[in-house]
Amino acid sequence: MGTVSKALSLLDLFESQRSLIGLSDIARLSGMNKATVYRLLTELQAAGYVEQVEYTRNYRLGPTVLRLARLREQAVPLVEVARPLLQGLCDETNETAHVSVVIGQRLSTVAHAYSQTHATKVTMEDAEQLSFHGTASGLAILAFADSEFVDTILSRPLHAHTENTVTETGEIRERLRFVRSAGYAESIGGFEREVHSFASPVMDATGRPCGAIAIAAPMTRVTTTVAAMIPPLVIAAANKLTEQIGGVRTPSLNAAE
Amino acid sequence: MGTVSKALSLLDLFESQRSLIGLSDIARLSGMNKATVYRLLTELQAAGYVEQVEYTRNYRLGPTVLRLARLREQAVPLVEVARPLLQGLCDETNETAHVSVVIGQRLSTVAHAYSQTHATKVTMEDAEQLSFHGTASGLAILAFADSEFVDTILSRPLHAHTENTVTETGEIRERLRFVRSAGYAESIGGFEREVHSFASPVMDATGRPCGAIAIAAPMTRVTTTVAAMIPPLVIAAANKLTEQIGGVRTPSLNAAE
DNA sequence: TATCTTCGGTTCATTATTTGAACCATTGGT
DNA sequence: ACCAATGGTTCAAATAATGAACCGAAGATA
Repeated sequence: MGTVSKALSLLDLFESQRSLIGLSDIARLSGMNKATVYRLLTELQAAGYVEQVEYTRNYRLGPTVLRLARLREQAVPLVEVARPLLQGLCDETNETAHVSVVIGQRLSTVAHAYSQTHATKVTMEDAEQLSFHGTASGLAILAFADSEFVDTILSRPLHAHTENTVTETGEIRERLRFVRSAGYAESIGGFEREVHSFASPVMDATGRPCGAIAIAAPMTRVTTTVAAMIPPLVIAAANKLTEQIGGVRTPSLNAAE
Repeated sequence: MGTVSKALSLLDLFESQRSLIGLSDIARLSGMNKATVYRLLTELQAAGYVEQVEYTRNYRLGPTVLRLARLREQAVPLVEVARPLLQGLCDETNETAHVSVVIGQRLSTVAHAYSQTHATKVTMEDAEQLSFHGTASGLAILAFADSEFVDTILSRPLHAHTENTVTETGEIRERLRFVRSAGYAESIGGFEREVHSFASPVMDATGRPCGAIAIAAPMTRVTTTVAAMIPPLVIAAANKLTEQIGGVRTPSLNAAE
């Protein structure tokens, strides 16, 4: 791993629940030498990727990431395009809708919309980082990904987030076959207890899944009626997003339409 | 300059008008050796900061920046908080509103809102990167920044963007005094011909200006009535933004209220 | 008040990484 | 058939990263 990768890996230490970190903590968390971390942080800070809060001298992500995100959105306007689609899904279902994207071997939520009608709803802040095997979004992506990618993901230890998480690779692959034919994936409490979610993949220009659009509802609200109504909506939204970012749907997904 | 800074500087080559760049171009633009650039890009790509488009093998910014921007917004929700304020300004003035932030020694627009009522309006896409001496936003920030920062900015060669750009440091400093007392800055065609803009600074938790909120209008629409109506609105919006991100207004700005 | 620990930050000789000229294979234009 | 680009690769030489030990300051403990 080169120096650049080491520096960038420091940025991954920042999470929703841990937005401010001190030098020594960063050294501990990363397993690197304090002097090394300090030098790397100094470089990251000079470029605005992190900044130090005045008094505590803790570090947090800096404003440069906003600038870059804006440029990325100008090139590939995923979030901007997704926002109205999410709002639409939200209005139609009165449940939480979100979009997640594949980043390397991780799955990260980049936009969401909440319904106003229910007092209880699935919140997203705590679950920015999703697992592939435990979530509807992850399964939707795996179902249409290269077998090489699927193998990589499934060969890692699969964490049982809840007692409902499927961690047996044979059964997961079985489910992926269903997802491929149905065009959407489902997770019933597989990531968070009491959350039932539906997702459909978003494709990039090469026809590979680059993300997924999903609806997450409290399990108790998903009656058979609701469970029948949601999938077509999610599939339609995902297809629309694929289309609008210049992606191409795979033949099997077209068939599912 | 360390290796990390070099790698990060490659990301700065991506702009609105240049979102896709090939390896050789990146090498040329950065002045680095092609082999070096390739290795750095490979590391950036592995972390998702850039990605390669399938056929052309050109590089563009990757999805990781979206993830980081989301985390940054969770820690310091500037854009999210600014959006409704911008919309409000827009509705009140029927002109383009935007927020820019200081990143090192640069000024970058991170959010904007367009008015729907006028067919002609000031567009932001082409001018993501602002100058301090030529724009209302820049002047608003300089007026309340450390003298050290002001000296640094003003000691660099000041580009005359238009024939109305003030590049004489004496006169700029003169104007900054007015900005300090008025609480807002003005630029009449100093950055783009035919654009008249007004801006007020946004402060961080240490009382230093970290950005500015601005309104940009076609010069011809800024009558004396309009010119009298806009400043209080911009000042109020900037103060509200400062407050909501946990910043503190300087005494002089309170006085201007 | 005295002591201990931890903090952010710094130093510098050792070590490991980055660097770049030259090189491929491939593609697109003339 | 040729030329000039392109993205990508190699390896000895040059340079940068590394980390143990150190510093002063700030809390915590007693």
